Amino acid sequence: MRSVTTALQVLEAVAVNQPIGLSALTRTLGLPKSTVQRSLATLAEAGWIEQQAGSGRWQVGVRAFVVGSAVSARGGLRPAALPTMRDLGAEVGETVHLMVPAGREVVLVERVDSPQPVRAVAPLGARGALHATSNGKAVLAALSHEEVDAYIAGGLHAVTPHTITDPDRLRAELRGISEAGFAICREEVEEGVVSVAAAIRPGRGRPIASLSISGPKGRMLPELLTPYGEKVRLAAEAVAVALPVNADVS
Amino acid sequence: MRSVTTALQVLEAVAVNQPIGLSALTRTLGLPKSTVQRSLATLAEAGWIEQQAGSGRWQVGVRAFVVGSAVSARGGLRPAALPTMRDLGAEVGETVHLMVPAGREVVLVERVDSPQPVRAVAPLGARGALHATSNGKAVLAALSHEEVDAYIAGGLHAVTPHTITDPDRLRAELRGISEAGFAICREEVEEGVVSVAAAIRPGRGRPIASLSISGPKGRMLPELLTPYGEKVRLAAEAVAVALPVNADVS
DNA sequence: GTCCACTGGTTCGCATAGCGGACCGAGAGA
DNA sequence: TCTCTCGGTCCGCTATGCGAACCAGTGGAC
Repeated sequence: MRSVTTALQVLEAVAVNQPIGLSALTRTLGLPKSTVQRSLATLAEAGWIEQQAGSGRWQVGVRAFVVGSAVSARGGLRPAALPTMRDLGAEVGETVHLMVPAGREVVLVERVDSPQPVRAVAPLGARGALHATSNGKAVLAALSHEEVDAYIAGGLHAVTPHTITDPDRLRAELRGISEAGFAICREEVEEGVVSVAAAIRPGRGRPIASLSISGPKGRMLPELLTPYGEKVRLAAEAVAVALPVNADVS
Repeated sequence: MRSVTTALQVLEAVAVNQPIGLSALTRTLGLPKSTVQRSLATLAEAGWIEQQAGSGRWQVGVRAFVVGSAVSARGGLRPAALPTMRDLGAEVGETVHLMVPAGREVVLVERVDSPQPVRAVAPLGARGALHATSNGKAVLAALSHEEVDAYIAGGLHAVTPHTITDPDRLRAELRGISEAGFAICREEVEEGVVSVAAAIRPGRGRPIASLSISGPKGRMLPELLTPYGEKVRLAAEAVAVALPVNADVS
């Protein structure tokens, strides 16, 4: 259905460029003005986007948020994970993230904040490459060799100078993660941020999500990473068993 | 654009009924099977929904989450609000909610959890009627009389036995809220939960969002509500001035 | 084993939905 | 005043997507 595809493209373009006008949209999408205009009208009528009062520019509507937030409830993931996340967060005093794999990325769907004044701030919906985040690596390590190869074939771009970009080094790292049961990320996503993560694998099968503890380098000391890793691993397993039986997401 | 409208309906129906099959969808929507099937295929191709591996049932995809989460960033609302929310949460030790008005409801878009073991749990994306939540009442009190009349004309259904359903009582309550600068909700949403809220009004104009403190009745004691109300009011004002200039949402 | 009531998925001719180039009025600079 | 761009609209042609009918697989009930 062509019109649906274009409308979804328009919706996404609006979401990315937040308050944006008709002409700018047509330029970024390379579509005829009237097509975009029609899509906008339809999306607006359905409540997915809204027009700012004064400027006439478009932004995503609240309906999109409501529908999107259904993702984190999917398969009973959030209710199963939140209590564990809170316990974990309270225990270690750092921020706990719940991320879900999506294609070549992981997406942050739930968060329990550290009570500490300094913390790594990542908004819900934030994304990261599979090879460049602790959550991503934890997920990647739980996939088959073929899938890992396919991922690597897609290219390993560097996010920070610490990001792993060498295929062999990544494969070695993934082997280590499989053995240990958790992944460590030292400033590979963001300078000064260290995190440990473990995949959530119902029935030891495909990873449907992952849990991580992240905090500033100054508090995430090297000698703490292994005990923290053990803790996330156990937490991720606890979530996996707490999941409803038919929770085979994806 | 008919096909787009139906596709969006399908998307929404999938989101609401989470893992749902084709036939069930056609029944809930009252649309021909092939139409729904085509919509599903298109939505899936665009990554907005996914099919569970075994059951063949559909659920919303991560892309929907990513696009939807753009709402809370809109107009710089979340970045402006989060620090204040954290300070407020740390100060009073209760859960702080940021909600955005949408039609006849308010929608929860951001949350800072109470560190206490007992807390009111509301998932992001949760909604509440304008007359039956503290956030909703705070927003309602900042609207014009005409808008309030229009809202009341739409009906005031009871959520709990404590919900205000009498138009005159609601109007009186709204006057009180306007004077005090904050709204109180005593178990009108949920039994045992008390909350205080204040609207976020850039330039003292239309409310674009609202902030609330909520907790169990046992901790939200009557003598605390006024000081807490003062605190949310100040916090909401702080957010309003922290907002970027052109943040006229909606 | 044999139904039957389900499921998800596909086909195809017809009408209509929607594509998109051209056009319009309104502001905003120059 | 002229001009550039803005958001928005028109309208004829045609591709698009509608939907009744049709498959094929599945799992109880008897």
